[in-house]
Amino acid sequence: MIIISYQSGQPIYEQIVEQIKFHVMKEYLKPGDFIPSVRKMALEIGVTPNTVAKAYQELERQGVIQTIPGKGTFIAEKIGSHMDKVQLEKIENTVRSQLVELRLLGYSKEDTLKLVGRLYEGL
Amino acid sequence: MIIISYQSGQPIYEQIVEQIKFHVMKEYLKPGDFIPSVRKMALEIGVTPNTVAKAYQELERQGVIQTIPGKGTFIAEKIGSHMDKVQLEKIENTVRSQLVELRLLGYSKEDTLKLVGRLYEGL
Amino acid sequence: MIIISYQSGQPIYEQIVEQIKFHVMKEYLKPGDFIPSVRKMALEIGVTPNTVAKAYQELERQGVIQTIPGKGTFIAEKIGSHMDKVQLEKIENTVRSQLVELRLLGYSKEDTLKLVGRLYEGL
Amino acid sequence: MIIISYQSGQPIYEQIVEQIKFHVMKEYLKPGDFIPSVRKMALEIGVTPNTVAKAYQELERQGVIQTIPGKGTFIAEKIGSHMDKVQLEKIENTVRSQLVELRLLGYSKEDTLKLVGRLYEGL
DNA sequence: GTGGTCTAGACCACG
DNA sequence: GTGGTCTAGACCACT
Repeated sequence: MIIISYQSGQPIYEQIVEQIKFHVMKEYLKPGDFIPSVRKMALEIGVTPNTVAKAYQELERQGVIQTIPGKGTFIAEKIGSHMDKVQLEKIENTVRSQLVELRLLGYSKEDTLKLVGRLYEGL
Repeated sequence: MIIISYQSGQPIYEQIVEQIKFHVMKEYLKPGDFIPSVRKMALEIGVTPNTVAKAYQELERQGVIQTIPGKGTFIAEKIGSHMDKVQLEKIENTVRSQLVELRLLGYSKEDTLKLVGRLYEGL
Repeated sequence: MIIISYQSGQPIYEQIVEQIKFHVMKEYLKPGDFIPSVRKMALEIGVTPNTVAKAYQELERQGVIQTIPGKGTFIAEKIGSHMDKVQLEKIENTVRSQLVELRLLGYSKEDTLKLVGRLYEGL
Repeated sequence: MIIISYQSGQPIYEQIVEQIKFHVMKEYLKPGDFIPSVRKMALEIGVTPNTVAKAYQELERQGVIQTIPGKGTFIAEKIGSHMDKVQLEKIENTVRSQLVELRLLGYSKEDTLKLVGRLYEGL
């Protein structure tokens, strides 16, 4: 179930990518599960197939899904096993910049860790 | 000292904003300190004055700097005292999506908190 | 319908902002209504797209409009619900300085209220 | 007694003009009273004489003060007697734009008149 | 000297 | 098609 927000300013294809990954993380989607075709998904969430295709492309690039031409698209078997160094750096940079914001807002290290812990619990 | 990366894809004006805020957080820049004029900064980092002006405007909108037309621009006295609810939500959303990535990579809550703690220390 | 005056000395982008807000107040523009694209508006009123973009950015910052990159720009659903304290102070200061002018011109409190009432009716 | 704010963004010379007119309105300064020379005033409030000169020039243009070369500058005898039509229009335009803002913030006519009345009392 | 505004034209990401 | 970003260069108001 994908829900698109047109207010967030976040690109639609990114929202799709994030939410599929979220479902995988929550194990609502498990390795081997099929996901809807580009056209079906596009109809469901009311966007153009182009946008969904771009999202699927990105997910495949990240190794989250696999497509077998003529059969369909499904969740990949091995996820997160390769521990991409580049990807980790990117995550760290993003988080770091948010930590700067929090510290400017007056958050101590403890405040910050408590916040992150709370967010992690809420996943 | 501002360093621009043309490879990151991040808008130049955003990089300026982030780095100035970083300097303020580290107290390399303290309230009342003047920062280089739009033209000077533009020359230093090799972009057009317009781009620097856009960064300064954003910083002023966020209350980080103040500008006196005809005189110059300096770090504001009170920063982060208002604790904007909308801003905090934005930070939380950004961090949350990174936590999803980390969990997909196999990070437990403890791993995550350790990572964030390490990043906070490194600021 | 936006009309630009090049004699008033008021920045063009501010005139656009003011007039859009006026249309919204008069309900000529209602929540959800799309407004012309940056390029179209620029052509209509004979300025560069940059100037219109600056106006739209300011309107979005104020929460009057919302923009979906690649789709267009429309009037936001909830306007003025947050009642910004800083904004109200700014309005009060501007009005106060005009009241000084009026009192110097000989306006009593009653004269002034009558004038303001007349202006409010004329909106 | 003139107090300059470097935070308001309002031009310094305008602040001087406004405050002198305020003092005249409050009758702290009465027709015939001398005001400090450009140089003296500049020293008192810590700005360049150029800025004060510009303010005095504007005040003289508006008929609020008069300068007799070699003698000094003083408050004019007849103020506000001419009721400049152009000036009144300018005031009305400024107030009108603030009324738009207030109405967008949800102010009814009564709310607005109460606010203006309160501001008038506070003069 | 300073910042603020505007023009003219370009490239890119998104849908 | 849309908006977002950037460059190059100009003019103006303020100090």
